[in-house]
Amino acid sequence: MLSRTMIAPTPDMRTGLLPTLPPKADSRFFSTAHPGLLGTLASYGKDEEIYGDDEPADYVYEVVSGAVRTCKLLDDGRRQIGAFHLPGDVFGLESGPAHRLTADAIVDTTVRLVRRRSLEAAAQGDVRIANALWATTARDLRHAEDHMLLLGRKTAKERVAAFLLEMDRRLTVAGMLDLPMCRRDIGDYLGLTLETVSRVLSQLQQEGVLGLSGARHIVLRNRQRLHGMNI
Amino acid sequence: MLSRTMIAPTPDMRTGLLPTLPPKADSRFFSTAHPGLLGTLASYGKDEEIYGDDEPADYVYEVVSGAVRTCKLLDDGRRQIGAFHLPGDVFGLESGPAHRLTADAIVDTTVRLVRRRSLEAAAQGDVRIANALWATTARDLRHAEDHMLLLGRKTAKERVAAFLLEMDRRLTVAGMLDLPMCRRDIGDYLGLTLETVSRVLSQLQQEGVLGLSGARHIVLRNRQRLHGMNI
DNA sequence: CGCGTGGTTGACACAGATCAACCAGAGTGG
DNA sequence: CCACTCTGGTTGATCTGTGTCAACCACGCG
Repeated sequence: MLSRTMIAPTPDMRTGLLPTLPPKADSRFFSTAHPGLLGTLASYGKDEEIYGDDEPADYVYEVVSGAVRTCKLLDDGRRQIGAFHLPGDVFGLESGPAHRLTADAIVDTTVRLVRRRSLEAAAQGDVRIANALWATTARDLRHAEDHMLLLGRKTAKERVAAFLLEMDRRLTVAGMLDLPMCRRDIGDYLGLTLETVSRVLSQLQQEGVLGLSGARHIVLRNRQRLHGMNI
Repeated sequence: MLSRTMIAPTPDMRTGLLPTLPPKADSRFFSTAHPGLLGTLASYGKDEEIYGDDEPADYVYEVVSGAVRTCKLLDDGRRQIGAFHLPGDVFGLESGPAHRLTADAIVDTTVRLVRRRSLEAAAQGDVRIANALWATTARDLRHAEDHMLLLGRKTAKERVAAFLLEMDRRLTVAGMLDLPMCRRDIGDYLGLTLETVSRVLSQLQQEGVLGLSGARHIVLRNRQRLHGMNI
């Protein structure tokens, strides 16, 4: 797993393909707040696996640049993406011994990784760190709960609207939405086929809700209408 | 919320409508291991709300007898049940300030409740308790991740098979499966309609995989076939 | 320039939803 | 003890949203 390009941690490595967001509240225990836990940088190419399902969960990751998907796979190829991880996001933190999903890079990606043992050791002495670990898992759980509602009960249009609003919140810069993932990834995230995703996006463009300039370059023109679809 | 029947905690209150399972690993911090946190018993009638979405999450609950569903509701009535909670299960534990789902009793139910503040205070002094809190949230997350795959990518038959195996694991006594929930609840858990659930169960009965004696009384006759359907 | 990957669009199929009728068992009250 | 009712469950007929299959398009790259 660690046969990756290792890069010495330099402060300005954070600038990458995607804009760097301000660090999330629950990634504060990572790097910044605790210099002793600075971690190592590693880079992965497009579609490269970062860790696999059932592998020992010895490291915790933070996206520095690029984008990561975590997913479950059935042997006949069906896939469910649980979450997309963008710069600033922490992923791969487990309470148990092994990872429950596979993580791979969607585009060329740099991550900062920290031994989980170090974090847990730090948590022994500092309740705030223990709390941050818990809060990180709790945030993932909240996302999963929202996503279960989407997958179980929402229509294709509602799902795509929810996706657009989520990505808008997380990676819009200057009114622009630059998606790192392909239509298949979006479909596997939303429990749809890539064709349905494409059709709904075209329909939303027709309706003037968004503008497409190149498949991955989206401008939201009417967030209110999108919020209306999102229920 | 606490205008419920309060019962003094007596040791043998644990025996109820449903058989009591051995306590789960991550409910150990509850009651048994820490006598100071014994908690209060409360009872709720069928379909009574235990707590609502967005209410302050001041208490943590353990099912003593009965069964609880936690769900999200859209204003047009669509509902997604995130989990069923059976005797021995802990639910309602949040890391943030408010509950993210609504909890209500499926049948007449008794729960033991503990102030969350007490648990967090105990966690300050005892790392094992802090770990148990984290592990509880992590277990919920694992369940949600598995359920996202089910909701996003599995067929009706696969979903029902998964449901039967889950319930079999959690509440079969003497080869018998006594479901506390109605077909609509099962549908809202699996992202299906109650009619589809009913049809699939009938089909499985036809195929000899299970026996139905009364809609809620199920005997699994071929777990291997069910596991095959579950992928 | 040709090729390959990713995206769009169309025609059609089908799993599961919807609508509706009917059925079974548990209370309830005469 | 039997009608009556009510809730929950089953089954059938039909509809529809999304999947499937296939053709085509557009851009980027060697």
